[in-house]
Amino acid sequence: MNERYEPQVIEPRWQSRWEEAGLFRAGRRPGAPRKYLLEMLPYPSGKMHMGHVRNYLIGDVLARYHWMRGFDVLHPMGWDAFGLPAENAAIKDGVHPALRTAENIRSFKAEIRSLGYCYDWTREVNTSAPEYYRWNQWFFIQMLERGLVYRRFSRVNWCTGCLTVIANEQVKDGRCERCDAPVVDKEMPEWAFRITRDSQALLDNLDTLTEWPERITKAQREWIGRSEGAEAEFRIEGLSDAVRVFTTRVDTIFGCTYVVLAPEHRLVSKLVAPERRAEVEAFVARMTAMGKEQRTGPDAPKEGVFTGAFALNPFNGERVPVWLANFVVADYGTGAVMSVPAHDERDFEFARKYGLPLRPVIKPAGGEPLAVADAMEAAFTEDGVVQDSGAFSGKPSPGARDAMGAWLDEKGLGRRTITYRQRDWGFSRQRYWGTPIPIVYCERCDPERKGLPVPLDQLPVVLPEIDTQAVLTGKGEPPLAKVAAWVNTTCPQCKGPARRETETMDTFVDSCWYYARYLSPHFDGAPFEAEEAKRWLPVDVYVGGPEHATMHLLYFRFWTRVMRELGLSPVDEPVKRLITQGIVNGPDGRKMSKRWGNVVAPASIVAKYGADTARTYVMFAGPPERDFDWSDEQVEGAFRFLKRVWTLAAQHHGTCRDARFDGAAEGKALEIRRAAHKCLKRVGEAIERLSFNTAIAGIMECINALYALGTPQTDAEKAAMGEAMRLLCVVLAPFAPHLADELSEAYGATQPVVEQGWPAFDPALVVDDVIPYAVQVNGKLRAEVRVPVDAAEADVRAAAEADDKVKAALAGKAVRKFVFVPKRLVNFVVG
RNA sequence: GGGCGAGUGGCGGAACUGGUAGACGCGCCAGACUUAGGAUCUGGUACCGCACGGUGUGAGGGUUCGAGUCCCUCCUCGCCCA
Repeated sequence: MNERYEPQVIEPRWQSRWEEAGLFRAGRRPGAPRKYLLEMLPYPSGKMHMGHVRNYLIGDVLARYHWMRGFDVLHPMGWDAFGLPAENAAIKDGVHPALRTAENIRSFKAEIRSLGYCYDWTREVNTSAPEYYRWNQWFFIQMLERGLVYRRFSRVNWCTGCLTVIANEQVKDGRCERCDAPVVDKEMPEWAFRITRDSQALLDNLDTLTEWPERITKAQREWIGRSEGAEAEFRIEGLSDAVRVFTTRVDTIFGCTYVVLAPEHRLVSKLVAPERRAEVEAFVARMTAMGKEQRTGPDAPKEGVFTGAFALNPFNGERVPVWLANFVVADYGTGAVMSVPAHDERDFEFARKYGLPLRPVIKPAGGEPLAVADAMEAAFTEDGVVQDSGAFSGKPSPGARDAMGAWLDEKGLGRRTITYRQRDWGFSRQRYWGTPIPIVYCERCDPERKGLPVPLDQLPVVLPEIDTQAVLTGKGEPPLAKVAAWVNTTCPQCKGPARRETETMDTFVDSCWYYARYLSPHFDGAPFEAEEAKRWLPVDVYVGGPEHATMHLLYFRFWTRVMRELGLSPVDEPVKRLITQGIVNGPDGRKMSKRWGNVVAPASIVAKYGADTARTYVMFAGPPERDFDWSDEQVEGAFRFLKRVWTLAAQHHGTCRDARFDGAAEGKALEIRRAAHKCLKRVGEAIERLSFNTAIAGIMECINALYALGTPQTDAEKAAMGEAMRLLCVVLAPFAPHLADELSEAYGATQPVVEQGWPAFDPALVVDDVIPYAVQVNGKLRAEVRVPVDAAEADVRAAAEADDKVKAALAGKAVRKFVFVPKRLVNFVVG
């Protein structure tokens, strides 16, 4: 055996050997229990960063471990290949996104390989391939037929310079990031998924996701934002129309002193008083010109304007003024609110600013009555007892809400409602590098421009070849609109001339169901085969960043429900257990970024120390969900550890490789066996708990113990050492798989470690026969006594009392109580 | 502003259901082997103290024979949402 540890030599060799043997191909153990381990698929940027390394490592360690445990494991990888970065790069330098993406995938994949991940590459998926995105189109049409896709008008950020829609994050202070022209709100038609149909189900099902981090389920709960409230009709004085307001606090309605509408509310132009019209129109124009971030953001001052109109409170007929304000938005609730400044902070602020009156109608339960309106310094927003509210006075808030809601129902002036903060998912994008939406517009068959679905047998609608520089300019209409030969098509109904939809789908569509495509990546009869879904779903463990808490992970859950409705999948939740990994920061504690010059490239670590060191360090650095700062010294430490393993194996190779001994181990041989079996137990348990850092610590302890035990002399010692080395290969395999296989082979294995299985530890070897007991007097540590494992309480007590220090501490005092914790400690309580 | 998470040696972190706080690693100190080492091995390393001993898990209080762990009040930092 080579004296030196040379990862650069052994790693590539094992990578090809694993691949040639097809060791990690899912489905090759048909009768075995299955495990589906998945990591969020990456956008293939050119180079991997440490976040990727860590993400995939968590899944990889689990995959290798489960292969060793005898499972049939599915551990796939693919590419979230559509999306903005490649298209933006193309706008800059004219390289076609498909070309750039293909290049990126090649180099990214090579890097993944060099880290020794055990993926089943026969199932690789690329979302930008027509064979994949045709199923996005297929789903779209299925969902269209079921009313889960629709077209709506919605406000978007419109750049007045580029004449195109831009994303929220491209808006900087109301201006376009790219051309610095002002960004305005614009009403545009867009396609949306009716995810809100399932808001309640998505909420209810969170209770079943017991193996998800609570912070994620909580974030989803808040994102869905269910609130129970009521709608009440305020008639407009002098008109036949009524404004419907939404409120969660109908119990405060007698305190309503004005009503506020969103500037876009449909009744605005109808109800505005002639003498106020000019001012109101100016206000509305100013609000619509502002981006929504800017208008409703946290720093936006409350602004409003009086319309000159009055509304009538349905409960008491009181006449209250109607205002418009920036903070009321048209697409939440009813786009109109009743204002109760005495009991709502925002209303309070607004009322003080514009000199509107306050009227307290809630008394703190059991507390002091509220100060008179003019003296209030802040709104009282909690529940209490309703007062000055006609027949409802004296009721506590919750009861009042029920009674008032019922009253509205009965009189036909409103109703109790449940609203959700969650909106439908607008998914059309004015982009080229995405899935074409399979719709055509025919003036003859579809005069209302609702859109006609492309027949299923004409799918996929493939992205056209383009002259990159002419089409991807970042300006003007959607890129696909510029490709006349593609846009102009024939109507599926009348065969006359028609035009294609030129928008493409949000890339979140791609990541909604890729996990199921891995089951049948080459199947062309459906997105995937139902039989395979029965075998493999749900995903057992899904690993990814917590930043996807509310978008991807909600869309993904919604889509899973739809797939079940379509009869494709048996599950209504995609993932049993979710792990959200922490961030790898730079050595300076700041986020790794070019700007700070603190980026550590995985490739450089692999080149210098090898993949096994990179893997061991990243897993040793801390628990998976926690952030950590990169440390070059700790990397050295991991490398030193692997070298120690190598050196130990090399030292004993000649003497212990073939040593066999049948008798019972004792003395040093027993110590060697104990160290190895304890390690085996500890590492297995730690991996099950996802405590990878302590698993590695356990292996380090074992190595230290074996060094300390010195050179084996007797046959028994040599045999024990040989066994220990073979067990070390087992526990090392998930973390440092190349090293593990190399050493395992050197110690006589004829097959790779994954095929050897994970042996059971010997229970007799993991318990010591003498145990140290801590001896406390009144809870303070006074001594430690060593007694046999099976010693009874009385024996331990006797041993403790025999200790000099304990004697001194007990001298002259009466023992009132004696606490005995088996195998741990005893405590004398003295008076 | 709201929500969530976290505060343990010089540093990263251990401590499973309340039971010897600081495993393991880094760094540092000392020694060994060496022409030499920033290689390797061995030992030490929470704090105060020569020692006996005492003090210690962000601060303060509580429950308990016993609290890093459970309860209450407060402080600081991080992330997410607004």
